[in-house]
Amino acid sequence: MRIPEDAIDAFAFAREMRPETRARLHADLTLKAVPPGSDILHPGDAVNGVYLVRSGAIRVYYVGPDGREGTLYWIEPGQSCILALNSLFTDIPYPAWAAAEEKGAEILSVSGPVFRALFAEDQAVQRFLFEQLSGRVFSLLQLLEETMRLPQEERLVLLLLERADEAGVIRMSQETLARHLGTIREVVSRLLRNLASQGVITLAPRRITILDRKRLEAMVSDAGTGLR
Amino acid sequence: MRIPEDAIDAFAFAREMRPETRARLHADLTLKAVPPGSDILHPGDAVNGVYLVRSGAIRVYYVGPDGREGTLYWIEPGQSCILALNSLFTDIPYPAWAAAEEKGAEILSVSGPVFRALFAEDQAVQRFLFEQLSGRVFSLLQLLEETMRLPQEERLVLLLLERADEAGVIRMSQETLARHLGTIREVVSRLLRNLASQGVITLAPRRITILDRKRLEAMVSDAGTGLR
DNA sequence: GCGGCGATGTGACTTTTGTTCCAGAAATGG
DNA sequence: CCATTTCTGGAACAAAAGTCACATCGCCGC
Repeated sequence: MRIPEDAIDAFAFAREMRPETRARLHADLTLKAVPPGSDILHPGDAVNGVYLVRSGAIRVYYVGPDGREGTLYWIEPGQSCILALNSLFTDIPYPAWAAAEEKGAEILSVSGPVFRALFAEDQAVQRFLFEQLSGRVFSLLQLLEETMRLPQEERLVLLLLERADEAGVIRMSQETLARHLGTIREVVSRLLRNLASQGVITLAPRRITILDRKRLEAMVSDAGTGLR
Repeated sequence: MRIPEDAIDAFAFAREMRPETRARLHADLTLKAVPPGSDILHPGDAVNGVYLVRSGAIRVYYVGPDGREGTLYWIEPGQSCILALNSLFTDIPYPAWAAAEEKGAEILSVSGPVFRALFAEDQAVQRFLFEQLSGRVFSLLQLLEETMRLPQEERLVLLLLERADEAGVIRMSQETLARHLGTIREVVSRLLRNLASQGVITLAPRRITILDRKRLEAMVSDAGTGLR
């Protein structure tokens, strides 16, 4: 696929790179469009490149032996898959699942050897890698604390608040919400019913509307601030 | 405190540093002995240096508003506190608690500016930081999956297997075990009683002895392999 | 010896979460 | 418009985890 000249400019670190290394990065790029829902990486995959998300989103998740899933985090535009980065540097196989979200994703790839060389030479690349890794450490810490401390209802409320658009609408099936939280549809259904009966949301197929954002936020007020 | 010439050699990356940068690192080191149980970092602390654990261990944990705790991970000799590293580079305040474990810890500190300079100049430092960060990402992913997927009993068994010495003895109060798992003493007591009644462990005050390691391992056989 | 204290044992009970099963509504593709 | 699939509502129950209330058991210092 043809790579636009400015494709890499979506990534802040590229704009800070030295011209030579930047040119070498650009020369090695490939662009891949991933259709919605299709898998990008499976556990155990040998990773042969660095994945940079240009548009869309990637969901990284685990799947238990019984098929139950849980979302670990999302990779948004401008970010990179640090597990793949990691596998690239250490030969540890990729430890989770990664799939494109509902709208699909455009992914820029850099081959492993080229990225490794650029990492050694250009501080902008080093900073990028460091920021990606440390950002994930923080988000995982926060998720871990939420998972250990909060009841499902509060975790669901946090998820709704996080995924709602400006109008307060979440377009997801209850099944999907359950998969993000690591639980099952019936539980989500029950919790949503409670929230709806309290008048803070309304329910429709594949669509939840927040009626009273303030009240929802109050329900998780001592939970949303993360680790303290 | 006087710093032995070879203090930093416990850290593999230091042996790979170039002589000049290594000397600058050594010149900036300070050594601190932390007594058992005492706090090293609190949430929100502004971090003013890099912490390298020379001996002992540091426990990193969260504390919820109700006082319930959960252990996020341990920092062992040769490792560094990546949350502190992170706070150092990003000015994000430290997000958790860190305390020396039962035997205390010896910690080498490097001032922030010096470490930043060394990071920019020496690839060995870059690799060290990268390895520490990516190691934590993996261990957090694994803990997250265990927390979401496994019942408390299996998480307790994993903890026992992990913390037992060669003789199969765990010297910890049930209260302490509960704090590591993020639950309460009564639950741990109940679970331990079950295990004891099955004959796989024996109980004594502040002391648990594994009688049948194989059987314990079998109880978590599909759980211990982490993400897949 | 005795009171206090930390650690543990244990029952009874509540709450939360997961399971099973089925009915009905809504969407979708001929 | 119909048939099939997907999504949701909801009851009834089971299992897991947390809460509460006490009892017990050693150990330590006085």
